[in-house]
Amino acid sequence: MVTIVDVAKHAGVAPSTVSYVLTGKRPISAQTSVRVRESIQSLGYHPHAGARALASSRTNVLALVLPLREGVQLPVVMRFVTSVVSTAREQDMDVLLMTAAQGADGLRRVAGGAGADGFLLMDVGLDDERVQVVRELDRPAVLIGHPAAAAGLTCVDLDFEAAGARCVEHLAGLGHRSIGFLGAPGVVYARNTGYAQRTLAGFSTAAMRRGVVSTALPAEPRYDSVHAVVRTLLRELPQMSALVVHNEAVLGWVVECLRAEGRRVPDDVTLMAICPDELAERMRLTCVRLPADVLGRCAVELLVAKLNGQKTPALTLLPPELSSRTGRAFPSGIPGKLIP
Amino acid sequence: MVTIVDVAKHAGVAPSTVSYVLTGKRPISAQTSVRVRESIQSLGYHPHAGARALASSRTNVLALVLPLREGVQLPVVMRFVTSVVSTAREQDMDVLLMTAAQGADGLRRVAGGAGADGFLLMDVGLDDERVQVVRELDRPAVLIGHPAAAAGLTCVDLDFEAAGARCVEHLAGLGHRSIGFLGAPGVVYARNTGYAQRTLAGFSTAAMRRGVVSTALPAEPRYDSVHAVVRTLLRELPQMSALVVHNEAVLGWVVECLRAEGRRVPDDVTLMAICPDELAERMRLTCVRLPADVLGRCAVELLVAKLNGQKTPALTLLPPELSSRTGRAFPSGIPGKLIP
DNA sequence: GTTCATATTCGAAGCGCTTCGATTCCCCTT
DNA sequence: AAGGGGAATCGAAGCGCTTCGAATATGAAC
Repeated sequence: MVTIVDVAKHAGVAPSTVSYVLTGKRPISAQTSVRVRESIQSLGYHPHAGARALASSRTNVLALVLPLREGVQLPVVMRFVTSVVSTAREQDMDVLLMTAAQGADGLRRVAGGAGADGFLLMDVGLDDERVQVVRELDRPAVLIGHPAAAAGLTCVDLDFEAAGARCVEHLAGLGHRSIGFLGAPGVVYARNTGYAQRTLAGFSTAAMRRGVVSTALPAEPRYDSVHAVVRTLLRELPQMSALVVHNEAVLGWVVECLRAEGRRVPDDVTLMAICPDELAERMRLTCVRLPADVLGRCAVELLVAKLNGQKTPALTLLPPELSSRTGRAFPSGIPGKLIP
Repeated sequence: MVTIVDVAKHAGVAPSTVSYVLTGKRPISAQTSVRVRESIQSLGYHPHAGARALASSRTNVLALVLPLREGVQLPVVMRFVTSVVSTAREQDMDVLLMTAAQGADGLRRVAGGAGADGFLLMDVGLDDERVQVVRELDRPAVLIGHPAAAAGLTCVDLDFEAAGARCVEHLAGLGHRSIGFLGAPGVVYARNTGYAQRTLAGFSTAAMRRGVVSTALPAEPRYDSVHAVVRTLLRELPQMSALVVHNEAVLGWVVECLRAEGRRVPDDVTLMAICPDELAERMRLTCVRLPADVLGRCAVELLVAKLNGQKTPALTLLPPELSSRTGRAFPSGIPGKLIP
């Protein structure tokens, strides 16, 4: 193995000088710097991560804790993960993968054993148990999603409440007076999942404010469930002229179910979704974007800022963006491949 | 931070004794062992990963390299990943996440910098560039999927050729004489992806051997593409009584497209798939299982064996398993949530 | 009581890197 | 010409752990 001492000898300098060239923590003359870099190149030197961590108490690793449980939207998770990995590399960090199943002990082990400098917790619920653990850990953490009380934490999330409201504003602006809402599976609401409840709250409040008639129902990821929900919506809202879908998995079925009930999209019912833009693009649907990649980048950057001792806001909410599309929706389509 | 010296003092022993209790590399008397463990507990000691790596030149980390590109089956990847993480933890290892995008330099950096003890490369193609890199790296690696020449490597894969053949055997056994094959998107075949080509080869060879008429076509993940492929298949094979689908993303559409062409499933056409069992279960379809979790476990165990200096077979092929289901298929259904 | 194997445990030397006073060198000022 | 002030570099200590030869304790054997 090539060590920093080998490089130092090869370049005719002290090991500490090589270290300073690499870290930039002290000024090194341009010529020395060049010479050292050449030695590094020609010897194929790579600093030993463990030794570095030991000496500097910085691992340059961030731990990403994924929730791999029922109801997670795989395409969203994957976009998020790739975004996290590539942003982390830009900051010269690596990513340690953990699952929520590893639990509090896992977090304590990694934090205590200097396995990572900080944590990224995905899909945090309203009353998430992990929040308590994070608070007592001495490592910085960034949460994606946010609990009811975000004080003292650092959370990033799409402003789902605004997203729900945005849908109503958009549709009301087009003249719709009776709007349905087809939401996530029941279990997601029962689990006290922040994003689902907030979206619904934003939707309902905005509907009330605009004097729009509305009804909201959860839908399971089965064709018959979706069909039943659509039928119920049409019964409750006979004048329903628009439908907001906040459930990626069943988006493709909704068009068919509406059609099966004699409503054409968009002629009879205007459909819009809260989902990743690629999915909406494929379905040719207007949507409020679910910006997983922006969230990932944002989360890593906040974590790095915290690692550098900067103060970060307790809650960063990304404003919802509307992505407009006109024309005829596809008859169906849940893409299984969202990663380009 | 609690160090091994603190634990040693608390337990009234030498630091080395604590180390031996933890690693089991030398015999320690039962009573001493108990006393040390109690001290570890009460002090909340976690060994410093970097220090350990430095002293022992073992990181207890495995690097998982994921291909996050077009055409990957997200649910399969996710099941694989969770399986890898949990199996790794059983072996007291952590998982470093890398993407194929980090390329050869990324591998060299992590290997050279002692960031991981070994590598797990997922979705290896027939003529994968990464194979060369792995060969010149001094760290052990396990490949999921296998290149044309596996000599000198350690590969794990489902026996896709046997899987393709198995479908034909099953259907021919039921009396079918004319069988269609609806495959992955064209780009997957063009990319020289091993599993797709092998499945097709196994299918075709078996069809020939059994004297079954067959036609195979790729399908893009769009409804209209699937519809077109189904129409073409029915034109080429007017007597087609069975269809094998090796394309998770469009499985849900196939039933509808067949119906749109006047064929009922399973009355007129027997449908079967090569896909994860959960998906087939949801669709109520017979399938040859895609055992992502078994692959993940197997890959980690092989890697650990290599790390311990054991010899491993160049190629481990999992035999395909048939999962039989009878009855009526669902009219549609691409589940967005495969993680239970 | 002494000796010798056996079973445990100790102690010190590093692993490769960062860090921080100390040192050198050079140029500018008085 | 002597002194002072920076800029660049050096040298050594130490991060927390493993490892290996050495030391100690415990019994058994004589």
